[in-house]
Amino acid sequence: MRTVNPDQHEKKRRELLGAALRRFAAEGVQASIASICAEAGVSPGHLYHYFPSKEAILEGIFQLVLDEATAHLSGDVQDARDLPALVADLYGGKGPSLLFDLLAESQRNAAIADRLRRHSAEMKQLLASAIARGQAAGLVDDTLPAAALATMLLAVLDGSKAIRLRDPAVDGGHAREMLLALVSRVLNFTRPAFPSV
Amino acid sequence: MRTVNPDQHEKKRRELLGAALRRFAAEGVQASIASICAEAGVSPGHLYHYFPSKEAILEGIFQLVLDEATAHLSGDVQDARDLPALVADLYGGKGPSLLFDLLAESQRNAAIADRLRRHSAEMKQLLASAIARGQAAGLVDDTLPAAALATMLLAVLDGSKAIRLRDPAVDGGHAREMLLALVSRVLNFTRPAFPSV
Amino acid sequence: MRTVNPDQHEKKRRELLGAALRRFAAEGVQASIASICAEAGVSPGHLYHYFPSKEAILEGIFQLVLDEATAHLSGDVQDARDLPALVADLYGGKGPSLLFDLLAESQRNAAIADRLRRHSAEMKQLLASAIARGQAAGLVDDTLPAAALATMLLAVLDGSKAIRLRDPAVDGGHAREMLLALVSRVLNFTRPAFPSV
Amino acid sequence: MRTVNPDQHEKKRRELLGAALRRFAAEGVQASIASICAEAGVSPGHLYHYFPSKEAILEGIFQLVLDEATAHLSGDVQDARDLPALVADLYGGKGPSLLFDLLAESQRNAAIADRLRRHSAEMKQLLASAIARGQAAGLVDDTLPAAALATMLLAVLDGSKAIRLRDPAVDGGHAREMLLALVSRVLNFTRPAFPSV
DNA sequence: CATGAATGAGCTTTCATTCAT
DNA sequence: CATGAATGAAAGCTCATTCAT
Repeated sequence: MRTVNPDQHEKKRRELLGAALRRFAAEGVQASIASICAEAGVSPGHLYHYFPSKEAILEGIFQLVLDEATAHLSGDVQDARDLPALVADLYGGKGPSLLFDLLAESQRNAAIADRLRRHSAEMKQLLASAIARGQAAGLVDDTLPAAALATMLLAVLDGSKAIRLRDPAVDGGHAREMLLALVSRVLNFTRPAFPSV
Repeated sequence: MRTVNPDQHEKKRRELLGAALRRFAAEGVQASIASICAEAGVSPGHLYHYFPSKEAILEGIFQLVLDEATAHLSGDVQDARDLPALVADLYGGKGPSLLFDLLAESQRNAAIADRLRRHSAEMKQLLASAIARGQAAGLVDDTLPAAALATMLLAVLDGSKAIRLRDPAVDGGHAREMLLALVSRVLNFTRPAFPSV
Repeated sequence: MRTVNPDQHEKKRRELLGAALRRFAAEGVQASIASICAEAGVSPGHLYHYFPSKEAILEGIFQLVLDEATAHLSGDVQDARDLPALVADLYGGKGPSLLFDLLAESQRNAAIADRLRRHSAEMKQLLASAIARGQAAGLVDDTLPAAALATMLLAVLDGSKAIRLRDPAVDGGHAREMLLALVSRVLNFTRPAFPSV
Repeated sequence: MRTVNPDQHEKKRRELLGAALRRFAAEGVQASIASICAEAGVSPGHLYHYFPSKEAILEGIFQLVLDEATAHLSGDVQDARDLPALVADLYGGKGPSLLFDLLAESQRNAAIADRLRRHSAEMKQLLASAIARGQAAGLVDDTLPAAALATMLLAVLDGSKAIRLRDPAVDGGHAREMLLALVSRVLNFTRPAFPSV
């Protein structure tokens, strides 16, 4: 008669999302429900107690990915001097990223496009206010509005992820340094920068 | 029973690739063979005279996309002053792009990863030599090696494509200007740049 | 741990059958256990305390439907003059009926076929004795045995339910009158009957 | 290059419908696609070259059933004296009939309901004109409009099919005679009729 | 060269049923 | 008594691919 703890339901949901994340990262968005279930050690029927459809799982995954990115940034951007390092840290792990699957999907799926845009707006806001503080302190170029610089930072972040796939030399070691150099150029810091590739 | 003109064969292959490109752009890599055949006005059996498998079609498509990008750049980069405009022109049309599908796929498909890297190396080479000429002429920052700047340009290009999906305001109008501002900053041109967003 | 009042058990069973009846009427015999549980506000596990299987529920439903029909007739058929009106009253409500599902199912399910036949025999008996009384009183045609007329009445009843599905004009308004006309003709009443359709 | 004979396509479609008819008759509308394919000796994928969905197959089947009924009647109803025999011949074979599945389904599926009604209207028309001729010849009761009598005949036909399921004695032997007796009473023939059951 | 009939494995999803709590 | 988590088989349907014509 007692309803089971809804926390447990949520916990299981997270577990399943974790399994799905691993399979999607490994196989792309084509990863089958069966594969996800095997990863999670769960029967196919059971998965549907937690998600109404495969699409819902995918949306959940993308939400997860985006939440993670936001969490990283929203920590504490007290000082504009931390910006380069902070931004560089957004730069994820070694394995395949779902970022490009997300971008690709958002071109064809309006719900996902919308979620991506809301997330990006939030990120931009966070970056822009840190930048504005930096501009006030004379640490950041103020010939451009903070919002414009924030947008450019977002672009540079995605581009840096892409370059790792394009250029194994960058991926090997200089990735972080290249990103820092790019950030500096966007924010108009005049550091010595980036060693030869 | 003479063999048909190989030119005609190649021409038909291109046509089929064009149809496939349209379907892949519209539906993503999940686009079915049947869908491509319908687009091309051809029977499924016939398609297999030109491509041994769906994967081969996908590779052909990605090759096409990459070739197009190269063709754009290799036109004539006589003067380094043309670089910003040229680079900005790489910036494709309005519809969905296959770039992110390509990047996503390259994370899981070694053959495609390889092709992407070879293409990127070629692009980098082209950009680097134009940059080097620009540096010699004193038009481009020479505190960094041309190769490093070329890599950064490639990153910025991909990032600019991504930002259009992230930020509809940018996609609406300022896309090109933002890319130019980014290019300027990478090459250390000191233009007035990018209007407020 | 006393056993719960068996009356209460029976009461709950009826409630569940009621919910099932509504779902089966609305969705046909394909209605899912989950759907029935939702209608009854009960968990699937709980349903199985009352019925060992879906088939048992279906049989219970059909029993219900048949019991209802019998109850109608067995009230009091004192006078044969009441027969037409009584028979016409068997004519159910507006919503979808389970009669045809029952007939269809009885062609493939021996248990249900058997139950249908036993019920029909009972109905026939009830009708036949009323008819016999009518014949004795000179109110009903006695050139045919009462049993034969009873069988014909049963046929006419089912046929009248079918005609409502076949002909929306009849369903709209003349349904009852048409049934009365048919009953009269079977019993050889010579009324003016049925208005033009 | 030559397109395959479309007749062959239609022929195959008929074959598949035949197989489906057998399975639906034997198992009811729950018969699975796999079962139908096994019956037809065809792979599941192939079935979908001929029908877009299971529902389409079901509609095709019902169409078949209805067409057959119409064909029977529309043969030649020259003389109203043939009506009883003709009508009685509509009375199909021994195996399970899809009539009740059709009636049940029509309560929940608008497309099928519509088809059933159009078919019934057509049947009614055919019967009514034969009846009208009978009335003109003084062979049929003319105190009721021909259309009303036709509707009653349709009801009586369905009811007679139902009674075979309700009463095995009728199904055993007297089915045809009972139907004839009912038809006579509807048309007001005054024959000796129906022997005791 | 060109068709489209045909396959069969695999897909996502549904569902009756069981069982620990 | 009552829940809902969990199962696993089977459902309808899709799809890359093959092949006789």
